[in-house]
Amino acid sequence: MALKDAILATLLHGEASGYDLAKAFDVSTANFWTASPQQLYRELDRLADAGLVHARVVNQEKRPNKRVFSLSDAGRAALTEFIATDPKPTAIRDDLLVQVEAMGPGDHEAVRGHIAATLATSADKLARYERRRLRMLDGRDEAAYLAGEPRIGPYLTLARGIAFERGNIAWCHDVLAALDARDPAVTPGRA
Amino acid sequence: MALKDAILATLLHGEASGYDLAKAFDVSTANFWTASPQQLYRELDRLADAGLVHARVVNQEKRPNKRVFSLSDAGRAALTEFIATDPKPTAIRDDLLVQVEAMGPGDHEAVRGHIAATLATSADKLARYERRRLRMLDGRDEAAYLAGEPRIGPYLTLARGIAFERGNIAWCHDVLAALDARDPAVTPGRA
DNA sequence: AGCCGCATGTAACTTGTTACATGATTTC
DNA sequence: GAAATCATGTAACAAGTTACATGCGGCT
Repeated sequence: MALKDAILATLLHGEASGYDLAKAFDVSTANFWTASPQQLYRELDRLADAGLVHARVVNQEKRPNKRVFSLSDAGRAALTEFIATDPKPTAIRDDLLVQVEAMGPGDHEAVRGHIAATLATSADKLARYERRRLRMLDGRDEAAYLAGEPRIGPYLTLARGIAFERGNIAWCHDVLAALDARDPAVTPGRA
Repeated sequence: MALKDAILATLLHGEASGYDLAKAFDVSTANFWTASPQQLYRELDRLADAGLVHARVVNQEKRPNKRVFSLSDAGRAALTEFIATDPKPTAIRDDLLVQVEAMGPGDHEAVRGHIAATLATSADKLARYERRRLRMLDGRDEAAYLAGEPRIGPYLTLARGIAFERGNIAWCHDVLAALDARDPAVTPGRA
């Protein structure tokens, strides 16, 4: 039910097309809410029907036309209402952790590969998040930012994403170390 | 699709009823995979049909009869196959973060309450996880444990859960501090 | 010539959630 | 005497995934 609210929250940054939202969900909202483009298109239709967002068509010449959505007053009210309700506990679904949980000695090599790949994408994400944080701070220190900005939510959720990715990276290193201690130097290339 | 594998992984600890699994998912598997009892019952039927688990009925006198499930060889093989596939990226859905993202000054009090409640349950979880960790280590240090145990997965996923909850708690404190800096001492009871 | 980005959508299917129903036993 | 625990299940609905389809413009 809260996909609705995640979309409304993302629209607080300003009007956006379904395509724009899909990108936003991919790079930033994904920290705390995952959704595919198809979900967004479907949900946007519903939100427009329910009057929680305004939809307006923008005709473009060199690009396909697009529908641009923005928050309505009713949408803002729905968000406020949602914020007042008790949040459901965090739901996580993580293939990699299932794989680690279940692995036996024979699976170590496969898992090592998955961990290495995850490490790389986490490091990427972290770098992007940190760049975004610096852009937000814009020279101020954190205290000044938090005191001065009208909306501090985006900074706080970003901080959580940064901590999460750091934790992820540290954990990946730990797992690799544990596997190395178990099966020393199985991979070629080291003397 | 990996609910299947999360169940199979959980059954590596030994045979269990649907009810047992629901509890296990609630207290430990929930770190990396969330599932309701109803999902488990449905999926267990499918797994039994597909031959990935054995089901056997245990008649009890003072309690309702139960169906107890255990991994079959086919189930073990399915897990190995799953471990060899590329994991999908972590999916998170977190109401509280959506609320923080979207909050305006008027919502600060409500969010403060949600954060305080989350802080309490996270602290509880963390305490349970740390107790479980000590029970696993059973006096050994981590290096000895990782070198000696046949299956190190459960320890590693638990370590991730511990780090995650610690991160959560730290973040909750940060958010409370940010809110306090904004709206100092709104709540009564302090001089 | 072929791929990537923009931009949306339909349809079929699989998962996940919620509400309800049952009923004995043990604990407060 | 009420509530929690044990133990399962049905059914209806909501949400999420996957595959497919379209078509132009810009880049290499």
